[in-house]
Amino acid sequence: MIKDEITILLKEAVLEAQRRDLLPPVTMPDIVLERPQNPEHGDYASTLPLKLARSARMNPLTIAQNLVSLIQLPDEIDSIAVASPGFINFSLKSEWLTKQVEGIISSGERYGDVDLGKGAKVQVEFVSVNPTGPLHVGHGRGAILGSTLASVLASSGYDVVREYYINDAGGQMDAFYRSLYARYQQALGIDAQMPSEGYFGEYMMDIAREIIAEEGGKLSDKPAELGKIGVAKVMKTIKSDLEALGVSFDVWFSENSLFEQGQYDRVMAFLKERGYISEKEGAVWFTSTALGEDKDNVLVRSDGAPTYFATDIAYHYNKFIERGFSKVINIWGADHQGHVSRMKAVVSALGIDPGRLQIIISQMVTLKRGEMALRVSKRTGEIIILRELVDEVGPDVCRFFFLSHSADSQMDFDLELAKRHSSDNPVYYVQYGHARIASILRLAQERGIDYKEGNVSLLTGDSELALIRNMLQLPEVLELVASTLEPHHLPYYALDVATTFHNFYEKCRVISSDNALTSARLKLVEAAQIVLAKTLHLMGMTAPEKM
RNA sequence: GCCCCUGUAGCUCAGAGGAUAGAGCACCAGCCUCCGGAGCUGGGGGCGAGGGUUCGACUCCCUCCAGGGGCGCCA
Repeated sequence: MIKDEITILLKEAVLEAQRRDLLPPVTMPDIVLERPQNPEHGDYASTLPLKLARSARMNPLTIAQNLVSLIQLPDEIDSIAVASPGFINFSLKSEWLTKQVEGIISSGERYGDVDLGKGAKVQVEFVSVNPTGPLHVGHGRGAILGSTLASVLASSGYDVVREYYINDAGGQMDAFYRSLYARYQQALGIDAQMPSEGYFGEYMMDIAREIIAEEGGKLSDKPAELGKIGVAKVMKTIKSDLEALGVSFDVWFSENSLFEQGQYDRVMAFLKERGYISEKEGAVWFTSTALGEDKDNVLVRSDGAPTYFATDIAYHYNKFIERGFSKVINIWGADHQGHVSRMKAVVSALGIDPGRLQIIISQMVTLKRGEMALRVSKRTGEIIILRELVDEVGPDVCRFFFLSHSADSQMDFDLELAKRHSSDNPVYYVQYGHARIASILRLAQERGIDYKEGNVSLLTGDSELALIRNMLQLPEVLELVASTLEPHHLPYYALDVATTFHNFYEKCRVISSDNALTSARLKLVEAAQIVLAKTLHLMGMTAPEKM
């Protein structure tokens, strides 16, 4: 990337300045290159002189001038300018810019990929809702976040595994089994009491009725088998809801398997050996206080049942030690926030750098229909099902909307607004850009225009160069998203590219009587299509040829 | 009481310690003999409050105010 080359130039200039005594031997600050907001300030700007000024005890402008005088202009760069109070601004040469169009076309769908990960194995675990009911909109947010992050990481040189952890053990499952059993009995006309901690949603009755339709009443004396069938049905619904959103997984990992495969016993023995386990009040505890936590946590209840925390420890033991992921990314809802620090504590107790476990907390989603707020609760049955939302506004709108908010911010999703603006929507703005391009390329094909020999150096207009500059940012955006794990930059970038394209379209006629210019612009248009499609696909959205 | 997240335009949200804080929607005014008007151009309007660090703070630190979430032998 050109950005990296400029960084190297600056670094070398500092070292050279120090060799020539133009700069005292102070330590090198981090060299950050910025994209100036004002195009008059060039393509990249560095504040390195300002950062050096204090420790070097020199005027930043003098430092800037000294550094610039030591840099030999490479081919890509048109000019390097010093600006007060101490900026160094780099402008790219338009010949170099236009040449990049060819590079984008030859890279195709792989354009923008960067090798940040260098093949490192990384796991993204997301959704992981226990199979007790359908997904609600909050889960949808996590699903979109996780699947997009996984795509970006895969394009950034990581070996990515997308994983769903099925909580098919523990107390919540018990409540589910007992609720289903009660509903089943009731549907058969037998008087049965729902457990007070049970699942009262309508869908439980649907499942019971469905099972009766398929199996009849023969499961009345086989609650275990009934439960199994119920879970399978819920999982099937969950999978299809996720598919409707364009979300898929490589691994569906069962919590139960941690007991069957022995990870649970192994990790408990491991922790005991290291002295992290204590017993009090009839229960087994993880002594997280020894690792700086506020309090200890129960691993095995006094009735002998392991907690969710205990199996999660076994699961992370499996992730890091048995499967050897160098990085594990978990996406959790805001209600799991309290689980973060003790999980990190556990990981370090396992002898693993807790920095290798990255947990993204996605904040709550509240749904509104106009002024009416809708509460989301699975237990009481007042649930806004993800599927309803997807069916109502479509997966693309859903994905774009969720993605354009940072995970840290709470969201209000106004269904009414989403539908009302459905045709006047940033999603369509971006997709329309892609469809417009497709239509231009179709026309070119119909007219039999072969633009392979087009000369891109004819692309000298402001709007043409602006579009190229914009397209060249894709690898930087990927790097940003992969390193910060903040996919919300993608939709904003997509919007940006679409805007510069629409602007170009307005100013420049692509297919005209000027054959040479037509060929050159068709190349530009094809490159723009590649960039828009790639960005949309990273977000898990479609790039329509027609709308 | 303690911990986490948030407070930026009328609304929904971006903003990587730097130069004149951005986008979409809404509102107002313009733009079609020609490749898709789901488009383009222009306009009005904003960093919760107060301190601090810094050459420079929406950004980092502290206090306060406001909203959301968490502090289980639930998951």
